[in-house]
Amino acid sequence: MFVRMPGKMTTTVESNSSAPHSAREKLLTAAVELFRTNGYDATSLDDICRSAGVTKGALFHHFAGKQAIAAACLEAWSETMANMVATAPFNELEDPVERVLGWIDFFSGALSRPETIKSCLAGTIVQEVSESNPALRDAAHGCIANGERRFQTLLDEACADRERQLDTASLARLWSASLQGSLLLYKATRDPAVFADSLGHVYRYIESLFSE
Amino acid sequence: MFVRMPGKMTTTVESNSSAPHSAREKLLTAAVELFRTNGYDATSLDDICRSAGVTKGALFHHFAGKQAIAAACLEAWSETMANMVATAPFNELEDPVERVLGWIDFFSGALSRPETIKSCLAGTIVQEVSESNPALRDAAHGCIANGERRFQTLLDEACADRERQLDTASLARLWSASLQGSLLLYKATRDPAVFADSLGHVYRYIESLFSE
DNA sequence: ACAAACATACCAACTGGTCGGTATGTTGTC
DNA sequence: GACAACATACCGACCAGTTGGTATGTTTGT
Repeated sequence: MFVRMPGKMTTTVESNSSAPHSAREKLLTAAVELFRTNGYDATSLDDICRSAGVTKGALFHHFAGKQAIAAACLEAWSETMANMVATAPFNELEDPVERVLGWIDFFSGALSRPETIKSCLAGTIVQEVSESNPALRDAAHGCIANGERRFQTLLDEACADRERQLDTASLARLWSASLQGSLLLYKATRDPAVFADSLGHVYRYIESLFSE
Repeated sequence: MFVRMPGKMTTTVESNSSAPHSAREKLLTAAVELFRTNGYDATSLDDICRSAGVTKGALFHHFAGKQAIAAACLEAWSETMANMVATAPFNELEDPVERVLGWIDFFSGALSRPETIKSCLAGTIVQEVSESNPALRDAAHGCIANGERRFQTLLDEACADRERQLDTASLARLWSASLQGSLLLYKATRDPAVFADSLGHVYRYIESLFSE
């Protein structure tokens, strides 16, 4: 009895709408926060279930295992980030260079607010599983690459507008590295000033590349 | 069969070198490498003992527990790094600004070599234990702060020479963040080019602050 | 129209293995 | 024979994953 059904299984992407507060949603929300704050290894499935207010049975009904729920979290995280920058005010700016600088300000400002959880799910996970779990590593890498691509698009538009030829790919990497590095430094120092410090220099550097 | 430490040893905390191949040294060496590559949680004490070729009894004879051996690793790591930059060729440069740029080149070059393990013990550990283990977090923070201070000294000398007034503390933080961020990006991408990419921009930014 | 057959969503209890740590034994040296 | 420097064997806690079950739909043959 209770045959695990073959065939369809709805193939993941029912992400939007459907049940508002199903166990699945509650598990994802809880898992994202726990993974972000405590890391992958240090977060047990029991922790997630307790925080979500459901049981292990529910978790294993919706996800194949720990890796699977982490992968789902990463996908949700990527969407959350995409949505966040898509609706951010800097998009309204007309000048493409201002939009680039506005992007940096947006993140710098958000991370300086006390209530913001200062952790990137992808960065947190990838450091732990880089050697041990290629599937999760690639999923986290995808998240980061998505963010880089979005910023690079802004940079390309600014280059086109100012008729500059910049290596926008490596600049986007500088952005990613500085952001992830700032988050790591925050975890060491607990000093929110790291964001304004480091990202401020990146701001002025990129600004200088478009001025002169 | 096994040559025991000659005579002295005695006074417990003899962190420095030269001791042939005592179990303590072997444990530290093995632990540093395992923690760097696999992280804190994912490295078990059995892993360390197996890699060092000793037993758990030896480990608990020399260290009070996992946190203690990790703390000892961090102290050893800080010394290793200090020694590494102290003996690096860029110190011979006469121009203080060249020495600053030489520091960046030194790290960028070292990390671009294939045989280098692309991981900072302090950065790896601090991300995992930031919320759960304040003692280890502070120890790792100390490592990072030491590196920052050393770089800031170089920056201060360059400022004095060129009669510039720069916020060298925040510049040192930019360096730390970019380095740690690059290491994290490498763990995601496995692309050694991240170092030349990101650190190259930091190089040119700092260079520009001293030129003009 | 209706019930058998099946599918979905969840739950509580358990299992097998791992891990940090301990208790105790053995060996070489002063 | 006291002590440092190990080794061996083991324990309790925890954790990912399993098992077997309940309750509520949803489809389908007649």
